[in-house]
Amino acid sequence: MSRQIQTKRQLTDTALLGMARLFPQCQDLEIPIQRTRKEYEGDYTLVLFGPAKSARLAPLAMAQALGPWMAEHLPIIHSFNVVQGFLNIRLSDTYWLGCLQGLQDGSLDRVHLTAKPAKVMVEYSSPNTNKPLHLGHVRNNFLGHALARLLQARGHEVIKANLVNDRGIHICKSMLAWQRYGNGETPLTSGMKGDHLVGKYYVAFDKAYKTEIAELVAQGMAPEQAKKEAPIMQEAQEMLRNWESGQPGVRALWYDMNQWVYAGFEQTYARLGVDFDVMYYESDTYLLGKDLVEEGLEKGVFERDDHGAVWCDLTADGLDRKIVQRADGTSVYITQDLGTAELKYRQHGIDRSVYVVGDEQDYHFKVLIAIMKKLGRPYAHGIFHLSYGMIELPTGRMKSREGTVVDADDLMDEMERVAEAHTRALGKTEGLGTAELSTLYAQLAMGALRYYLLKVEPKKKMVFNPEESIDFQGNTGPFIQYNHARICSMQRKLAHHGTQGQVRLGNTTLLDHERELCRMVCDYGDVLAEAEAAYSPALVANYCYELAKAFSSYYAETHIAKEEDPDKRLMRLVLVHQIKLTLQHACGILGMALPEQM
RNA sequence: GGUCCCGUAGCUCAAUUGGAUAGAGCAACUGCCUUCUAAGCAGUAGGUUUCUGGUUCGAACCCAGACGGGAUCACCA
Repeated sequence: MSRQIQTKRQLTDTALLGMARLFPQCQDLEIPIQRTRKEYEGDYTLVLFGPAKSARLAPLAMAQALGPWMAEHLPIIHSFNVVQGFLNIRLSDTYWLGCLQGLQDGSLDRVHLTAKPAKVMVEYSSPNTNKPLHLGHVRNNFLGHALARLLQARGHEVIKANLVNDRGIHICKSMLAWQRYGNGETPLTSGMKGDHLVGKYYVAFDKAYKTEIAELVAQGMAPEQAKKEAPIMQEAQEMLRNWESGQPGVRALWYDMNQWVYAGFEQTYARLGVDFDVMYYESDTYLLGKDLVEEGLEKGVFERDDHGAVWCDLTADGLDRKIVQRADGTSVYITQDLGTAELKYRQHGIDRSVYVVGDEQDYHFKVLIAIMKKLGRPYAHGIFHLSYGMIELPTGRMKSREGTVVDADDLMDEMERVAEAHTRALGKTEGLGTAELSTLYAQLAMGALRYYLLKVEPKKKMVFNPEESIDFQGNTGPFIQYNHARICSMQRKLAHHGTQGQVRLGNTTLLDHERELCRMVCDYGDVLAEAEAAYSPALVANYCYELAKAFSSYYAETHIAKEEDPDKRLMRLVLVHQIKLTLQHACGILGMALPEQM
């Protein structure tokens, strides 16, 4: 249990005790406690409307009676004030100094671990190998990676997994277009990154396909029919059949082109700063799940229709009838996902399985979980779909086929250019070599991008306007990085007054800013717990900004290293050091590098 | 059409899960660098939380309806 939870409980327990003494008629066992709003004096606030109602008392009167009783019985309370039914409590400076001292000497933990450690798999990224990654994938990768780190920080054992969609009609489209128009070009001969080269042919396919449809329609064919009968589409489907039957030529081309893509992805992943413990390839898993179909039939959970197709009736769960096997005996998408879920469980004995997948698949995951429950899989309850909103352009959805996407590599290039221009204009990087500078530009660019995508609640869709490039000022990653760099700079200049190791804080008084900062640093562990419960790295991101902002304001108004009172100065240095460590921990979860100079 | 999600300042997002006077950033305007990094700080302006009802001490949040946007409902993945 964290110190703050302990303290909050101490406050509510004392309040309950006080109420039992003062108002025996009060039956309420719950007193909501929250952070005191900025406009009011205090650290924590007890909300007494509920208890007052059950005690048939005016909230104001109850707060006015309870305040003095608590202040008398709980020494950590410095003072209190009452507004309506709100009892605002300010804790003593001694209390806060004790927290700071505890964090500094290690007797208090910065974070508290989960009470229920589990083995959790987080699947994210899961790209198709027919095109390069775009901004939507970037959001997915950051979310999955940050969530994995968050769960680790909370004490869970985490396995990061990537299920690569390396087969299917879309891959064949790229392959076919390359055969037709590629003249044998390779990443080597073209100088193009492999994933971009393959993506180029995916776009080329779509263009040729549309032309063919238009021709057929001009000849009088209905558009729907033309879509099916366009020769290039028929050819792609033929290629897929050949792939499935293992035709060597198709398999060889498929293998080569996938390798090009993987080489490209590897670079992009490295730049994004994401990685995986386990790789799954759909070409290995797409046949899985058939035994589950058999099992379902035996258990009477599935039924076979007259044509031989197998269905699962989920209408009782508010869903539809879902096909799980085609009449020809082949698997559909859901079947292989059932098989993969089973495989994950068998291989790793996981307690929980998180899928970071866009909200367009909400229905799919409802079905998946419902079927697993019907099959009696205990791990079905541990499956969680971390659903996130699509990123849209001002013009609408991004479409790879039509080339209207914000390419991940291009975006990172652009952001690095802006980061470099910014940094040069400010000229604060004396002493850094060329290699260090390029690292710095990359860190700033990725910090801006990471924060930009992670600060938004996952389930919300977001609009990205390429015209207005991602900011480096205000509520941004670089703002957080900047404040960290300022602390580092201050500490560099004070190396001989180091705040490492044992210090004894004297009995000094705290400014409002300082109490606020102490509270924030001490609340950090609770923020992580909330973020885990909500599956939301956004809570961590917003916390980082709040903390950096509070520091920035404090820094502007207060002498820290220059303070002459030695007790105050030491306290401030310790406080600032703790802010730095907290930012480092939190940004570590977000995957944001914190340079020491910028 | 059925189901699900969303609607907060001009724009991008918050709001401790039903609490106090709905907050930040961007854009605009006013101050502040001879002092620990101005990628900053302080301030001004900007709101009928899409609308209408309801629930209660109290609603951006819960309920009902309307309007607007999106997703999904394939023997595609």
